Amino acid sequence: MTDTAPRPTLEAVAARAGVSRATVSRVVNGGDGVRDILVERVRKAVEELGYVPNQAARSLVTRRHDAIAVVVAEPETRVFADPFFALQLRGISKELTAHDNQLVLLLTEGRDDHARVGRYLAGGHVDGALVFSLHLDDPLPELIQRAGVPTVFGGRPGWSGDRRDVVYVDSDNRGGARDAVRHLAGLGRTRIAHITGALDQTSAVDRLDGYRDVMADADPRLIAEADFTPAGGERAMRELLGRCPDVDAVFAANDLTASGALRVLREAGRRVPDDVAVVGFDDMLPLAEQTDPPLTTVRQDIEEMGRLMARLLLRGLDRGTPREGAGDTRSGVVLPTTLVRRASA
Amino acid sequence: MTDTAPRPTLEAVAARAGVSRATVSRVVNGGDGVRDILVERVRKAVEELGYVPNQAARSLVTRRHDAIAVVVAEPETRVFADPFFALQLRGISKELTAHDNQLVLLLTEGRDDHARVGRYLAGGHVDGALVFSLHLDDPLPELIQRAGVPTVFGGRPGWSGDRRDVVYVDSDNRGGARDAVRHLAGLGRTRIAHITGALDQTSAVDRLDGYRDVMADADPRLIAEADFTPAGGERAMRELLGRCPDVDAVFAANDLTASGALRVLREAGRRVPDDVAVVGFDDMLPLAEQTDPPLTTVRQDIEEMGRLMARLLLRGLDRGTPREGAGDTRSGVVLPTTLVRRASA
DNA sequence: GCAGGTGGTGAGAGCGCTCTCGCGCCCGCG
DNA sequence: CGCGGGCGCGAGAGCGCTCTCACCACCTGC
Repeated sequence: MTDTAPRPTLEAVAARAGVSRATVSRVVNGGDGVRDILVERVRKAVEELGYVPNQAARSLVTRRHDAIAVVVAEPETRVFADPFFALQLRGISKELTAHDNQLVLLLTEGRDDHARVGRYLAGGHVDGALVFSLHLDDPLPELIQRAGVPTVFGGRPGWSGDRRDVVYVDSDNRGGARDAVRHLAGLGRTRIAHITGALDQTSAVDRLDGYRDVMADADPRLIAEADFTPAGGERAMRELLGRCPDVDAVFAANDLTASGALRVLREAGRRVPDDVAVVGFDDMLPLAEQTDPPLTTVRQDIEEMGRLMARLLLRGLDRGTPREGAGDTRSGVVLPTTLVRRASA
Repeated sequence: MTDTAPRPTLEAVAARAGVSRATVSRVVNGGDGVRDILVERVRKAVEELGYVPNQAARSLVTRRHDAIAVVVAEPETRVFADPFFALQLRGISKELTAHDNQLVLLLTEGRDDHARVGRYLAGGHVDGALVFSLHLDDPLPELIQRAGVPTVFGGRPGWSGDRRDVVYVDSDNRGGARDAVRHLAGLGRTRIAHITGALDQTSAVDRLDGYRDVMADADPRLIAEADFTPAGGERAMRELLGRCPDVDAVFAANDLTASGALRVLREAGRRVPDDVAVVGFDDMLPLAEQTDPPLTTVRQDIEEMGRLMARLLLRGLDRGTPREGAGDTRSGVVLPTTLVRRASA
């Protein structure tokens, strides 16, 4: 672990190029209004000295940081057990990188961390925040909103209904759910059950709503509540089999849940899809491809969600490519989903 | 997206508390050498004004940033397809948070990004870096080392043999592999095969070495090369069955590979574990629990690896709890693994 | 009772950058 | 040939903080 050598300053570059600090600064920041001869000379000096601007000094005066916080509130390990989070992060990273912004990651667990995150964001260390608010009762979004930091949410926050200034990006959970259920209906299934996700999350609520859109007059006993986990899926599937032995299809709120349901179905001697067809949600790989049978599911473009979140935020900050998809700063952007047919339905 | 209000400065707090800037600064940074009466007065003023120090201004003079870069070089999506990365990140995040450091995430893909990362690190925006170098020929580690930023590597870098100043944290891949193979041997298996990982990664090489430690005089045809993917596992397993039909056990380089192997074995009508016992590596959940049969595998404490990396780096920077596990700044730290017995072996 | 600490405080000089301003130069026009 | 107006550049004032240093009590010891 070596110490970093003393880095050359603007002053040094200026001296070497035989110009003033101001001119070097202009060149470094685009070089408008400087004669080509000088631009060239300064560039050369920068090169030779290996000059890199001191971001701290720059931020001090510009009050920008070219840094965005990504806040992932996840008391449970769920987010970590699937690639969802990582993919979104990657989309975000790509977009931020393309616009020369840094990504400051804040992972929170438990209430204690909320204050810390609030303080950090209020502290003006970053220009904006991307926040994943997964739970309806999560105080974090409110807290962040209050910190006065420009924010884009990943997933519809629970309270967005009453606030038109909330910007978020979400998948079309409801539409995707409708597609899944319609697909099952199209297969001739009539006793289509739904295993819900954790209903304190908007995604679970929206998927349930989608199910209801299609199955308006369905037997309410065909709905079993679970929590997005395989174990929850198993439990719910057992319930379902006990309650409605004639069930011939299941739409599970996500692939993990579906995998649990599949296992119970197999144990119960029900053939999939012959006896019971199963559809999941997420298209979580490799899981969805490797269940037995491979899972028909609803795919969402997670990486694109991340990218879009970043783009929206940057645009709100007057960064990013101007007018690209002009005026698209609607408060909520919903990305389409697609049904991926495999063997389970 | 509201604009942030003008924040109070040290000066403002000083005025309100009736002291000098210097005194406020002292209080904000611990309050040593200031009378309790004044400390109290300053604290009150800070509270009332909602003062938060301007990190940019502070960094400008202290030359510290209390920020650590986490560099994840991953051209392939592999890292994103499993929770490995996320868990490690979480461990890192916990440790950094505990010491009030920020986590700047740099994801790279492809050669172009290397220069960008190098520039960023050399730019002195962060105090140190945690780098995941997964490939033997990755130029990134060298590049980073040259940038003169204190660095801890995740996973043994390929070239660490010749450089004693390289600090890294790794799992005991070799020892874990030995345990796995010994376990299979203990089951009375004699034709134990190994499906390797991508051999341009040290973890794959080390696991292969562990296999060889136990199976010194094994039939070389029992070794099939794969790449950590399920598809690779399938391919290798087919090869193996063709080459050595009498194979009675398989140690796969990771769980993904093992899952592919399991599928091929099932198709081939071999019962697991009766005909062929299978052991994986990683204990990747939920996959490992949900294969058919559930996978016996080698677990590594991934979160702890992350935490340890952060701790080592912070300690190297003279931060972190002093003397905690004194003098433990060895160049390489290897974490133990444990065999998790499930049904497949 | 005075030299020599000692512990608490404030004044002030930067850290490296941006940005406003004004000055000089050269152009075009009258 | 003189004068107004750009345009290109440099001087200098900060941004908000830390940290050294000098200063001013007050306290100890001879």
